[in-house]
Amino acid sequence: MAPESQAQLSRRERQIMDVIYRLGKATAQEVRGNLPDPPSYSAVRALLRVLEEKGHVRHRQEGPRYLYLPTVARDKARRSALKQLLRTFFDGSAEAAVAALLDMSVDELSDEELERLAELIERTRQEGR
Amino acid sequence: MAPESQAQLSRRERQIMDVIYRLGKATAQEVRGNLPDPPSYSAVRALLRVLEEKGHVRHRQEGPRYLYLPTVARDKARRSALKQLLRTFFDGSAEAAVAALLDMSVDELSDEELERLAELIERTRQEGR
DNA sequence: AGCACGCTGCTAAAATATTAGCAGCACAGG
DNA sequence: CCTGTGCTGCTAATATTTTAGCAGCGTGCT
Repeated sequence: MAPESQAQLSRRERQIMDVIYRLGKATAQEVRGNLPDPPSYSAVRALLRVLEEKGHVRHRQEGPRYLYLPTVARDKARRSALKQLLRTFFDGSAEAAVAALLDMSVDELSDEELERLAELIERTRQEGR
Repeated sequence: MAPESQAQLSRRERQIMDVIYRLGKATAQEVRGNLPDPPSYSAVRALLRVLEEKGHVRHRQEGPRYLYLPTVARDKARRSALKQLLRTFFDGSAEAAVAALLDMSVDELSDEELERLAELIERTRQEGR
């Protein structure tokens, strides 16, 4: 079963998915440790089972415990998250979003990063023809 | 009461907030009309009332009905949404996020937009010194 | 006036999500 | 061997979300 509309997640489920995407993979304990306002261990396991039923994660036996992985590859998930964000906050405009990103991370972006971005844009312009 | 951690929203509440941010402002009917899998009108109003209690929206009397507005300005909300997205999907790297944005909207970005972005980056690099 | 309409507030039921706690199983150490 | 530890699966209670439905209020129309 595929993780269809993906927006059906409850609050906790979403938090858990965020952790899993952030870490790439995680055990129940790790998930719990990365959860805001951590619930009981038991609760986390229950939620992970539900998420697995719903098809958002799968697990591998890793030694004595389960290792949970997202079923949807990170970059697919990224993509739809970005799309959603664009629609909600930027009227669908990628340009506006990029501008906001640059603006909010001026101090964090190194000169090399900016350099690379400039190149990237240049390349994108070429393709656009 | 301020919309503190902001991540406390339930599924429906989040959907509603998305609509309100997208539209900027909306009546209960409009919210309902923009909701996926629209619930009853009554349900929407109940949720709006809750969101107002929690401090996420406020309302104005607009003629005979209520017009709901977000309490947190769109660009503040944007910012935290972006931050969250960056953390979850891009290891906090704005560069990676911009790259993904460009990549996923190559065909939609006009040459002028790309032009503007190039300039924007150039300007950012100046400031960075 | 009397009525229909579209809105609001509210409350209580139904559906879901969230949690705790018990039982079993495997493994490592005394 | 026992025993403690750390996992798992499960079930049942609790809390929260989500819903429908009723009552009231104002406006405009006949």
